[in-house]
Amino acid sequence: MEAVQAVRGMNDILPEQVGWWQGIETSAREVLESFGYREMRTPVAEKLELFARGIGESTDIVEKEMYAFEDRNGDWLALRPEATASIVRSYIQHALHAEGGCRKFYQIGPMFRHERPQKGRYRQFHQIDAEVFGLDSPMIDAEMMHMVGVLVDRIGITNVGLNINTLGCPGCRQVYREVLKKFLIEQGEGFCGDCLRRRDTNPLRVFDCKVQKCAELLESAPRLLDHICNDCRAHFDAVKDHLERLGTRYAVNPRIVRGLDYYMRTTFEVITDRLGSQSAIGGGGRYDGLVRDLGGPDVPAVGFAMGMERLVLLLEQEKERPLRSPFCFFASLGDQARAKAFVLAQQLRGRGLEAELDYEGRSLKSQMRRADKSGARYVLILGEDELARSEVQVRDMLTKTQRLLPLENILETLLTIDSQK
RNA sequence: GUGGGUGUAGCUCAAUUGGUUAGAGCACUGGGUUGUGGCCCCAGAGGCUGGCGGUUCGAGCCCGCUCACUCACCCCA
Repeated sequence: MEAVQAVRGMNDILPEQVGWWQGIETSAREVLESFGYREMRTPVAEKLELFARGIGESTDIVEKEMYAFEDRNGDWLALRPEATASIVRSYIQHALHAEGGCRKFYQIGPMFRHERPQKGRYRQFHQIDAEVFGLDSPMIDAEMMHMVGVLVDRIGITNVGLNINTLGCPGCRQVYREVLKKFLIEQGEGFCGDCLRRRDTNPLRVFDCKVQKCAELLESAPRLLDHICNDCRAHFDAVKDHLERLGTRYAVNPRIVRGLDYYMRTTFEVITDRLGSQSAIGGGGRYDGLVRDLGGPDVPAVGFAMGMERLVLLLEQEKERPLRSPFCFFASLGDQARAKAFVLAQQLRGRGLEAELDYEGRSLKSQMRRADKSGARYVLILGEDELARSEVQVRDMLTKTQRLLPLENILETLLTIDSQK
């Protein structure tokens, strides 16, 4: 009988790794909440149309990476490839703008994209995602990037960089697009096939190209930064000023173009050079038109997402794996003693301390080995002799010392020992 | 979707030009101590060599197909 395997690109997170995940989630919640963000949980599936309209019909994500399916009612649904569209949908559906002022939300959970898996990239992956609605101010752009820095720091990752760019608004981008297209045509056929194709479909993407030849030809290309309108320039300058005020280091990188259509003005990426070909551990930007385009009020917005798998990969390189071990282990000899240990273990657990025990009546040696492997600090040895005298051996595995203590009040004794640690 | 690499025990890997019963370390179980962990010693268990087909007297090894994993491209977190 052949065993069933997990779906390609969708991984189990086993107990030995789950400590990383819990640590990251805890840090994320603490930092985001302290910046005023509140959690929202949306379904993993949405109407297909939401993503098509939100992310852009011609993006790779929508064109070829979505898990789309027809449900039994004949509706076309898709597993979410990212969180922003869902949060915007929810924001509009529940009229969350009605309370006025700005609203900040976050979400942590799985996303799905049907890509070829590789290091740091999977078909089911997990993101920490945050969105702010209702603020035009460049201050929030800067605050979000600063917050991402605080978050990365709190998680325990070092040596990451922040790249920022501006894409301009739809108005000035249109102007620049034509200028760039003209330049690309003047340069002739020297570009790679992909770039020649992009020239007509989405000229801005040529800056994403990693082919050496293309990068050289683009050295003298006109820069979007030289063509943006005054409002966009002022916004970008203000973002940079605020970042400097916060002491957040950044580099302006005109190549941060991003693959989702909704971004405008500020875009940014948090990058590392330690993940093979995957360099971005997080990214985001401003998307002022999206809420309106999805049928809501004309509300500005900024957001970002971080890839949890990539954070875990980095943490594994930098830190010791967090371990979880019980407070004590009950080793017993004889059926009577084992039955007593069984009851005591439940009572201790009920008081909030992690306790493990032998259920099978193994040899004491075997139980001690197991206790050692579990990492338990104390082993409570309960044999027929101890039981007869209403006593118990309490062995400290770290100091290798043990004391004979009365069985009466043993729970309180252990709780006291724990609180003194 | 396109390329490259790799598939042998739970894990990491051996196995001569194709040659007899596929090995080791770690991990696991038991014992060395009829009641005491790590270190040490002994023993045990664990394999359709990813699958199917081909070449051959003979295939873990060569060939074809397929599947899986992996890295990279594209793109993205």
